[in-house]
Amino acid sequence: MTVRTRFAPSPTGFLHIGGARTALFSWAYAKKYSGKFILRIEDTDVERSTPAAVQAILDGMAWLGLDYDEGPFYQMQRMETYEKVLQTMLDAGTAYYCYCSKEELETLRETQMQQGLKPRYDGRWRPEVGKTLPQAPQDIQPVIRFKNPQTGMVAWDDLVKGRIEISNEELDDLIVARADGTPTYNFCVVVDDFEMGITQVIRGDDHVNNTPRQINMLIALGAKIPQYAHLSMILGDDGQKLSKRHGAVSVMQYHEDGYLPEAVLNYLARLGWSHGDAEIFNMQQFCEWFDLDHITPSAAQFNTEKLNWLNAHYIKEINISLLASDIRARLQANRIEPSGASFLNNILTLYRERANNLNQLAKDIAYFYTRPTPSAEDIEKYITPEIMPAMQKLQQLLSNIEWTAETIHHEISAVVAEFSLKFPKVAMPLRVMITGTAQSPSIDQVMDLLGKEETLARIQKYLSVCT
RNA sequence: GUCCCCAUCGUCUAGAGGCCUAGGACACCUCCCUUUCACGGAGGCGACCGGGGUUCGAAUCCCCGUGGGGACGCCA
Repeated sequence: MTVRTRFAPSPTGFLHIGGARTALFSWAYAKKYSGKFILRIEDTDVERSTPAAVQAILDGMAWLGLDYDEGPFYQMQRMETYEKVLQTMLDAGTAYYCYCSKEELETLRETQMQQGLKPRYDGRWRPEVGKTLPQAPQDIQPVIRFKNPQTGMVAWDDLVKGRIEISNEELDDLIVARADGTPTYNFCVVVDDFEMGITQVIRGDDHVNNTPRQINMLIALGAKIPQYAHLSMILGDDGQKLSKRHGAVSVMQYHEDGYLPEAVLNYLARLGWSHGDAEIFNMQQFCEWFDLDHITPSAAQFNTEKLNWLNAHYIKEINISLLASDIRARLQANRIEPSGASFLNNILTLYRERANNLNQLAKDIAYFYTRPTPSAEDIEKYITPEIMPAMQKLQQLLSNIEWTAETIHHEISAVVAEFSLKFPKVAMPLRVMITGTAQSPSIDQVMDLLGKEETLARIQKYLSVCT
């Protein structure tokens, strides 16, 4: 049987890191077994679902490169199917109308909670042989409830958590259709997973409690039960649960924050899953290695430091022209127009070794395109009056050479020797004058790249001021 | 409250009874490299939640605690 997995987000917000990992694992599982990965948008909550959120999810998946074989299917466009199944269940007696009002249910819940009981529907409208149902009130639009078995046990072998058994006594008759006739989540999931032939349901473990209900409905429909794999949640950097007001950010935020999708993907893959000691691997390797046996059942805390490390790795590894086009966009966002493709490539070749963030990288190389303003502290610390004679001499020597990193280095060394200085004594002021900061790659290489004219002009600026 | 899940270095994890005086990675510390900052290289610090069993032998299996999390919607 071919593997069919799905990712089924509800479009009530952006694609966050937890959802992205769920999607990644489902995607990888399908890829590993040459199966199909299906995208299904669960938009039955009309109140909270928005087209913008749908787009955000699509964008997030596209950025990560998580492509789907079928879909996106929208549940709101499948109403006819749900209604048909609902009618079948009503006819078969596995579902029934319930005329309880919301208020009635609310008081029921409250009393049960007060008595220390698990709040659940008491089955007052549940038809039973030999039981007389109350008179249906005229003013209430009924909901439809699923007639859950009252005895026995539901069990499944969770691919992540192992065997889970839940007594049917813990379950109640859940609402499958609202008073307005629209079907609810648990019901739609069941119908869709069944009809779409999903073989492995890989989802967040906040759904383990829904699983027994869904299995019971699947049984009632005579469907084959898929395998379930419940992924534990991802906690924030501080160990706290991710929520809208705390830490939960869109995966696209990582793009904005200067991360490569390769890094995010590799990081996410390694969060809750492992392959021995493997830390760095691409998606092709991941798909080959991926399995459900090596997923940790416990929650994982997000660690930005490690993401940064992976980001640094991929900034070094990625194809230079891909890197250049990304950095070009970031420079332009800062109103810097990078001239000359090969110039940018050369700069990046020099700088990518030391970067772990694309925004920082773009910022660090900005001085190649626009003259920098060093901080007052750096000027005071490095561009001292005592060093000026040496700088004067260097400027003079540099203006007469053929411009290469080697020749530049040679002249700096000459000045260092002539004035009996240490190399950094000359290199540091140069660095500040040229790059605007006290940190950069080898200054001779920087000068070489910047070009003779511009370099000499930047040095001259300080010589003029001080003389 | 009831039910369910989880528990190895600060963090992500390896570990499916002996290979474990518990391995790797991030972070941290030291040293090396060095033209500053990084990168890189070499070391170091650092964990099996507690208590009972089972067993010749337990991080691994069982039970009980404890701690954390989740679910109990006409949300998904």
